[in-house]
Amino acid sequence: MSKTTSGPRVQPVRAQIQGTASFSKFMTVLQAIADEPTRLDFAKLTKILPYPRGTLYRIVTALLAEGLIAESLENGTYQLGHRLIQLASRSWETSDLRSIARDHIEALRDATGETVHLAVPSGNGMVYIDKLESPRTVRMTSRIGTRVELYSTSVGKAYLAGLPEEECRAIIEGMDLKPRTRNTITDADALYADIQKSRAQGYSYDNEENEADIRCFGGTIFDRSRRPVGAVSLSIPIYRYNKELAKAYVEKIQETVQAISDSMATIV
Amino acid sequence: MSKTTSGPRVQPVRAQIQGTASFSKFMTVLQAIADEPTRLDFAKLTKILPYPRGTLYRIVTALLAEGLIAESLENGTYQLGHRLIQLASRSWETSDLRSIARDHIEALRDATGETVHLAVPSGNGMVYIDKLESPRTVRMTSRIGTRVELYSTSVGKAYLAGLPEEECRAIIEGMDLKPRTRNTITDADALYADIQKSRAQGYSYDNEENEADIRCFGGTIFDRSRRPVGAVSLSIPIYRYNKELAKAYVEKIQETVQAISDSMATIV
DNA sequence: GGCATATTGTCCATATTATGGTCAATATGT
DNA sequence: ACATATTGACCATAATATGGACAATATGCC
Repeated sequence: MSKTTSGPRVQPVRAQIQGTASFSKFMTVLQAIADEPTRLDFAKLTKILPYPRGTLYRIVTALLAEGLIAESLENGTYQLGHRLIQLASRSWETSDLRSIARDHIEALRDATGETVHLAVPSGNGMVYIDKLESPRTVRMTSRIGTRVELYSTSVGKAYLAGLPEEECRAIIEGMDLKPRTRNTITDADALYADIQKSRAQGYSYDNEENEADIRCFGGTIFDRSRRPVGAVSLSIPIYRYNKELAKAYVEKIQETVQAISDSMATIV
Repeated sequence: MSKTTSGPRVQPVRAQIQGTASFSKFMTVLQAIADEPTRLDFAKLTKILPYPRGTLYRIVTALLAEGLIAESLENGTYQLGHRLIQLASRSWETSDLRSIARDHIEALRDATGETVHLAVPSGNGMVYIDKLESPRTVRMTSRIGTRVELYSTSVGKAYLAGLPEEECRAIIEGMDLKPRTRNTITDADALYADIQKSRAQGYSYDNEENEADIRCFGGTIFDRSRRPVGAVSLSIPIYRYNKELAKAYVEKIQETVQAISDSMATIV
């Protein structure tokens, strides 16, 4: 509701837990600065965020003081601060799932020679928390920390397929299915059918739905109680793709996610 | 004032800007979780933080909801969340200093064959924002995002040497000089003398003061107005160290930081 | 297994905090 | 140099966070 005039994608402030409304605002501002590819100055922030000047000014000042954002060299614009890098790098190193999965996805990369991603759900998307490049060094427009859509990626669809059916259905209903390529599934029913198929098959498939010229297979990682907690994907450039290879790769992914899920269950 | 009984190092909440007190508390809790090497459960958090249960519970719940922290596999304990990785991923690529410095420190690494760090001031220390390993793959206990002390590292001392004398002196007065190795300078006057020498020489030197068996040289990066904004260091294992080499390395560092400072001045 | 004790999660009146309109100072554009 | 836009500061008021108290649940002990 009530978006400002020219403002693009500003996520609505969610304030379920009472007593945290103010904090949500701070995070919304931080996220807005993180999301914007071009540097923002204060004027632009007032345009894309629904807060009055005084409020926003105070929030920005606090974020600066905490080191979460910093002033750029181009004066008057803001970028993320080093405090955030410090926190993120520690998060990266101490992540349970990532450390458990490391050996397994490395084996998968070595066995296939293709790029492997490890992703976890975050907000309304998936975030890559690890990536191993194909030794054949085909560039992909991903990096660790990238947030991708649930509906257009194999990791997203693998995660959805791992959820209880009603929960999955509910999430799909709430989605805004923006086409990312000409193959992106933009119809909710078609997507739901695709997820059902993924669940039945035991893997998900992205046929150039997120990025042109790249096909992916995905597998779901479950915790001990069979809640999906992440996903692994294998990305194959179409020119290297063929049916027999695909079949072998799918099996390897399934082994990989099974092994990761098992490790998680036994560790606790 | 009023710390809880057994609580160790909890940074005092600074609330200079009015209207941000609550946010400071949230950040203090997040930092406490980040700082503790062993996973914390709720009970331990109540012990090391000066907030009452209800308050802390609400803060932790909000941090969980925002994805800044997550529950570990060991039940009931918390770790940093993946949202942090997602937030920082863009900053990583857009950091001005890092992108400007990249080529220069790469050249330094290639010329010397030793490990190079790029650091910026953050809080009361320096944070590594880039690192290039020696091709000889000598392990070092550093990583990007690590925060190191001003007084025991070459990057820290290089930064201090770049500050105006009074400012430098004031910072040193406020320091708690904890020994990190047997060589760490723990006397404020001795440290000040060392910084003076560094300033005169045009480089800083860490003689196993931060880490045993590692010697470092550091150089200061200045912005256009000659404020120090960062530092570059070269780390040399003692068994590879010798006087002639050192002399050549120092010159190369000085060239490197000069080149980076020049680039920054021309770009803005 | 059952009682006692510790811990976790929830609620709500109150005190504290954030809010956002206003205004002065400064920067920007013409 | 003047007009206009933007920034930074203030403060009465409204909204929020606080933290004690209590219920529900888990844990330890005999």
